[in-house]
Amino acid sequence: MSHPGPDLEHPAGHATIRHVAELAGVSVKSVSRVVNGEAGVRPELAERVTAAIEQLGYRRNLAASTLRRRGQRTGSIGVVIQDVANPFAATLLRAVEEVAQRRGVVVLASSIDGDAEREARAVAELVRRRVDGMILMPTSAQHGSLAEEQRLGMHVVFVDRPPVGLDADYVGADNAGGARTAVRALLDRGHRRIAYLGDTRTISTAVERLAGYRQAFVDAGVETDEELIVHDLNVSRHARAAAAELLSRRDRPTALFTAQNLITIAALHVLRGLELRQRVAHIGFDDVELGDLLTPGVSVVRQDPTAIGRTAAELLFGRLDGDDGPVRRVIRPVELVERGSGELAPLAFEG
Amino acid sequence: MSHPGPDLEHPAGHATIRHVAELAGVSVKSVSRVVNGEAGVRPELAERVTAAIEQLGYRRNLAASTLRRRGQRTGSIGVVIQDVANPFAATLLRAVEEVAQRRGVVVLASSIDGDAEREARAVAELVRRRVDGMILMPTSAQHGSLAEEQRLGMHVVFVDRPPVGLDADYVGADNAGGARTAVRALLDRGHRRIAYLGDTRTISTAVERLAGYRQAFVDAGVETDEELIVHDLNVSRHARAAAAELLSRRDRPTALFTAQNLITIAALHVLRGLELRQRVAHIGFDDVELGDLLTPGVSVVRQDPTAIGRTAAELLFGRLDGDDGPVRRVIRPVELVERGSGELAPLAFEG
DNA sequence: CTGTTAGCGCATTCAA
DNA sequence: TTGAATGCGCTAACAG
Repeated sequence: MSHPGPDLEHPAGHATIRHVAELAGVSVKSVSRVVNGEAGVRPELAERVTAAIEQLGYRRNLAASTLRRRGQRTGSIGVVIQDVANPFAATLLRAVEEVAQRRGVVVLASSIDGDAEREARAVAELVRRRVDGMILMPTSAQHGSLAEEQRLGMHVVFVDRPPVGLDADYVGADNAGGARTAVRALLDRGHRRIAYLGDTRTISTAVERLAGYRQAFVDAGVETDEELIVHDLNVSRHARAAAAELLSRRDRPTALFTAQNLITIAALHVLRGLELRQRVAHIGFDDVELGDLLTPGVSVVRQDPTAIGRTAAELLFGRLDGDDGPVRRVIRPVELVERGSGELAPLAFEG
Repeated sequence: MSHPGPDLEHPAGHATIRHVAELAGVSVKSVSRVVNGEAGVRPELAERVTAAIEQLGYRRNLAASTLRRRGQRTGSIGVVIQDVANPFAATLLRAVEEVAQRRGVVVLASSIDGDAEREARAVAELVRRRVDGMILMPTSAQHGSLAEEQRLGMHVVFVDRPPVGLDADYVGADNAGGARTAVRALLDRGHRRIAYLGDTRTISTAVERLAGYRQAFVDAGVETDEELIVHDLNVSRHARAAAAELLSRRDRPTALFTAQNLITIAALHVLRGLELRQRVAHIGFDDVELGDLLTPGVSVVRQDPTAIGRTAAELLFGRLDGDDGPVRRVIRPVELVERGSGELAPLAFEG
């Protein structure tokens, strides 16, 4: 025993490889070999080591292992999302997790609630922890600061919202196309006063969905009424207030297009409160749970958060595996799901 | 320059403290002082260091830092939940995250989908990563294996389901009481054939909710009909099938008690499909989004996942801060929310 | 097959 | 105020 190491039978905290080595009467390297399943260890010795590991409750310290291994990955990725309590983000995260778990990679998730500072803090924290890569649903308007991290080997995949001022992979949905389809459907049924209720305009999805809304009007040769366009509904309370205001106007809209799931839910509450669900057409972006069971059913533009998350994760792990092809931009299709609320005919204000 | 260290101007990966020290022409210790905000550094020198840090894009490697710091925490906690895509778990996780973020602690989340093996793997992974503590929504029947971790200083708080074979903190809801209240309400309205649709019986919440169901019958002096009790509906498909089967019997139940959110949603679809939502009473455990907007509204026993998550996180951090008081068991109250479906009177089977 | 030495990136101890 | 040595727990490279 030439080790000057600890002599504790019962280490205060976790046992280390040295404790195991001493107890088994072997060198640390042999323990390391056994722990890592390296070949070339005499069975008898291996058994002694295993017994010692068992007895001490030894668990390899992954941080130390990673530190020493040359160019070793930490086996962790970061996922920065808006709010894990939002089903869209939660479902996406779940899909990422699924792919990660299959590779034995853990996921560090952070909700940032549309706060650019929290986003920056979250990213910095992930870098400090040397995650192998990150999946970002950004809130900030500029992502150039990530270029530095990229240059240092950090792999970043954007989801839901594309990178700005940065070359990075992106997986999102056809926001403009989906909005356009929804609004065209409303126009086709004769609606003209179609309100748009959307999220903060710094969010690209909101911008794209509004663009789709406008495009549908252009396509139909109908002018948009700017009075019917409301932005910045990033809080349910605001969405409710906006919907209530719109729907109590003398010339209220005959249809609503709500550009995000929480706004859709808020609008549903208001419509119900005013007993207008049967009278005002409504299409939302993002599916909502139980939307099919309401009367009328809630028509939505459905995107597939599971597919987005899975695709993003696979893209990220592909990069980690060495794929250094050109930056990819994956736009997933969306689908208009007609359940009733979007197929209501326009009704004059009888109020 | 007496350091034998690297001489790269542009390190391949991340810059280390040595790169910074060389560039600034100081010792590593001085860089360390600046990075950690320790006092006693000449401003001029500090500035040189800061400039070098900036220039190299240096980020302290937290793993290395933690490794060296004496008894230092990793600033991370693990959260093991059933499925982050389930709103109950997602909301709980969000609350934990909120508390953690305020303390600069990151969260490692793992969904385990009712798979005990995945749970064990997730826990082992968290231990390898030396998280400071963990919050567990367990799926396994026995948690004694965690005693070892506990002895080694790992702090564990259970949520939703209490520890078995282990002394550990726990935060959950009054499952039995909530179920009892719900079923009593149905009995009070004259229902006798009240079906129970529940999750796997290895899950304590399912057991407790069933116990509450039974207790309500005992309280009322009514016998339960075992034919109306269905278990193991841990997959939506199964829940739907079970509900469909129950509701197509000649002597179908006049009321349903669905003991979990996904089962409630499955039952709602079936009831709707059979046009029975107005005829068969229904109370679910766990609130469901938009449940208030259905016709009739979905009566539920509501628990507060945010409060559970927050409480669990605060409990955990309290332990990390040195609270070594006796093990705590926090049972949060639940609330019967009457929205219509639970207040329907019993109706004879009309054929 | 096994062990020794060195060092990952950093913080601590102690000396200058 | 600053820096050189030492070692956290582990593995790589190189002995024997």
